[in-house]
Amino acid sequence: MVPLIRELARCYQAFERASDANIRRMGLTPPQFDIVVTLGNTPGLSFKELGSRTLITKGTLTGVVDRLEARGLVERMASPDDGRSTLVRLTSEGDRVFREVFEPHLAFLAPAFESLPECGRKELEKRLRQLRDALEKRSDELARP
Amino acid sequence: MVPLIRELARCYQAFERASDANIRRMGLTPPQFDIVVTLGNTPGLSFKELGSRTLITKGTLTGVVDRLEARGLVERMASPDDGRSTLVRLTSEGDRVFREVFEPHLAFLAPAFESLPECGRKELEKRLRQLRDALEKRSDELARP
DNA sequence: CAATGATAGTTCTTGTTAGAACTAATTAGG
DNA sequence: CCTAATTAGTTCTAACAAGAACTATCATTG
Repeated sequence: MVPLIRELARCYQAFERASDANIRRMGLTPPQFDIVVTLGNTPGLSFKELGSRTLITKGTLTGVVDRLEARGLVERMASPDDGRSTLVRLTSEGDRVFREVFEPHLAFLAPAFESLPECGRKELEKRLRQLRDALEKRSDELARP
Repeated sequence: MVPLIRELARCYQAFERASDANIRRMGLTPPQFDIVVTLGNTPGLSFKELGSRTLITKGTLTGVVDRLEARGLVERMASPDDGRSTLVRLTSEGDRVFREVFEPHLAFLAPAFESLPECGRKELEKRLRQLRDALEKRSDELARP
């Protein structure tokens, strides 16, 4: 079991190293990239929505959005429906960055993923999903023992 | 390709959520656990060794070791061989924590991994290694283009 | 409609992270 | 040998991360 755990961690870390280096080269931090990509092609999302899609907790999200706002890539808007809620959306500059950054990043990663045969990718995806299901059950058992 | 990337990220995040929650429940942060486990059953390691085994960069390592030292779990020792080098080793209290924490943590994770059939685990490990190799090549190409 | 409880964001604290600049000690080359 | 280039660890900065405490707003229900 330990070798598989190590390989999972190393593979993901290798992915992060490659992905993060390319993202930073494009002038964004990984969480900023995550937010920009999540907001891309949407009319704006609430903090709650953004947090649940990106897995960034709300306390952290405030800061990430602050910095993106300071750079003029996103803007906050009061929600018309709910006085507690704030919507975040890309500015036109943010939309420009989104277009400049999203596809090129995928293109950068593509050669690595395409080095696996199609069937290998399918197989990997299936096994990862199985493992994830089992791991999520483990978390649940911690939450309410 | 995007679905596979998402599944890799989600699976690893699910692993981290389960693993981290259990580690914190035992009173350590994940990097602290990483250091304690790496030092377990060794006579002490240099910062350099520790960093390369755990993938924690040296700047970060100083702080993590500081906090573990403040809690009395590890101690610094001058290297007898190299005046620049500092060795880190578990104190007897640190060793006690290591024993208290390592096996139980594996036992906590085991049910999730064992829910995959043996052949599925082998297959997953193999595919992850292939993907990691390809991703590491991608990183290398960024490093020296 | 008023008290109660839940929800959305912000703020704060502690810890982690990468990377750059720095100090001290070692090694290599001339 | 003695300077030049490396190397080990520390320090610093900007950013992220989880979680708790706080504020303002909704939503319920008596």
